[in-house]
Amino acid sequence: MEVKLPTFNSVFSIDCVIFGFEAGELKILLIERNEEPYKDWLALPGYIVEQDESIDNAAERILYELTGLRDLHMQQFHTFGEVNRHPQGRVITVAYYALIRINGQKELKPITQYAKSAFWHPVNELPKLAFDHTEIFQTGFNKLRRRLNYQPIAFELLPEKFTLTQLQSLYEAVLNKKLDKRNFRKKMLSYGFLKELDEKQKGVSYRAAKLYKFDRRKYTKIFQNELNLDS
Amino acid sequence: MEVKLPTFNSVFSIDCVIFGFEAGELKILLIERNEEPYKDWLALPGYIVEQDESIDNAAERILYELTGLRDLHMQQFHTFGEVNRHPQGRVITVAYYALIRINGQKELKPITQYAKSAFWHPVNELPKLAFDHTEIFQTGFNKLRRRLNYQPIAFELLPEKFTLTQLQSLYEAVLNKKLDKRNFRKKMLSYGFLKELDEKQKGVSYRAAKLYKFDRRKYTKIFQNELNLDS
DNA sequence: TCAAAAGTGTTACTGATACACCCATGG
DNA sequence: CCATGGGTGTATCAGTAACACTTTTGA
Repeated sequence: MEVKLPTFNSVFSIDCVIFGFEAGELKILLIERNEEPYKDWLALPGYIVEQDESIDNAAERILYELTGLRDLHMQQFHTFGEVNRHPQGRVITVAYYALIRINGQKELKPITQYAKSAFWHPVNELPKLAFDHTEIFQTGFNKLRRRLNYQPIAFELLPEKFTLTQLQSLYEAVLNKKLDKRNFRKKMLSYGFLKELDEKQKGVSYRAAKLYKFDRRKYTKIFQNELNLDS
Repeated sequence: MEVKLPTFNSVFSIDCVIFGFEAGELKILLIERNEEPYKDWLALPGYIVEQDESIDNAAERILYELTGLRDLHMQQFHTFGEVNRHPQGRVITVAYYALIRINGQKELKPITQYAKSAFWHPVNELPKLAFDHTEIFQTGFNKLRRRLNYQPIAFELLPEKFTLTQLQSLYEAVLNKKLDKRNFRKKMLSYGFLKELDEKQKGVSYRAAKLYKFDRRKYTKIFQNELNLDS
């Protein structure tokens, strides 16, 4: 049975590429669509921008409605405007990305009916996604990789207290290559924005590692100047 | 007399930040508007995207129609989506930028009636621009500065044959700081993508400098790997 | 006592910076 | 012959890369 779909003219939408890190793997947030077109497909969380909200606000609202997640710091990274990227009409989409600690407590739960579910999926072996979302994801992933070189974004993905090995394995997951342990530690510690805690890892069956915290105050003090060129 | 303006709903537009270099100064391309709102104001070349063209194509078309310039390699850099950025309705604009040799031969001449004129203006002492175009320009300028560090964009702005001093003064104009002559030359030549010509500068009243060409073939060979992370 | 990961220093290389004088040319 | 920019080398410093063994801990 063929479903007849409405058509429409110019519409803006937002799509979100949200990265998380869990069990040594980099993941992104996907939803299962509950609406035509691409009903039942997996997709990036995304929806249409309202008349009276800025795109930045729209991005936060849409992510919340589709996944229950709030108050992340999202940043736009690219706008996709091919003519036929949406089967029902002309939709230009602004893609945003953000990083977040994956936290077992926080339930992922769509507020609207547009998504059946929301869940984390490893960035490797991604399935086919709806629309041009695979391309959007790839572009976002490249941006993330680039930005890792000049911004301490890794700390958004880790728990508040973390070991240097966890930090390193996150870098390795994003950059997709092995790093030298001694050089990595030397370099990270030399920046001076890691605070060593009086605490150690617990519940591991080997020598427990020291825990560290990211000291955002020190970071902004050290890198004040470079922040201007950020956007 | 108050002019009554039509209102409209969602519209996409494109705005272009086009950089050129002339007489040791970095310049951008402005138009004088011939349409309400902001009639007679100076603005970035920009207009509305049609239903059936991709945003990349729209950018090329719009720039051509407003200035007569064609075939530049434009790249989007940011999308501006505040609710009230346009007085007549909701307009989200995708900003593009490009670099071009300023060439006395090539006349700047609007094809449509929307612009009265198009001309180069130094990036320093920019006047007030229509809409949020001052902000758009600033964001584009920051991007340019950033990109100069990892891409040979300077060569798009210079004549085909140029001296090392010209190249240096372009870098100085973009980065807005003085560079050391010896170090600059050493570094540029060490990359290996400058081809020394058998020719010298003419018509100067001091020792004539050697002319160089940018060797794009060598460049892409050397930096193949990094190009992937480009966008 | 074993398995598993934590933790630790030195050397070599590469790239960036700082710095000042003589040279060639046209007027 | 002078004013103007062209052209050149060296020493120091900072950051990166390569590389392997001992220590701690829980099971």
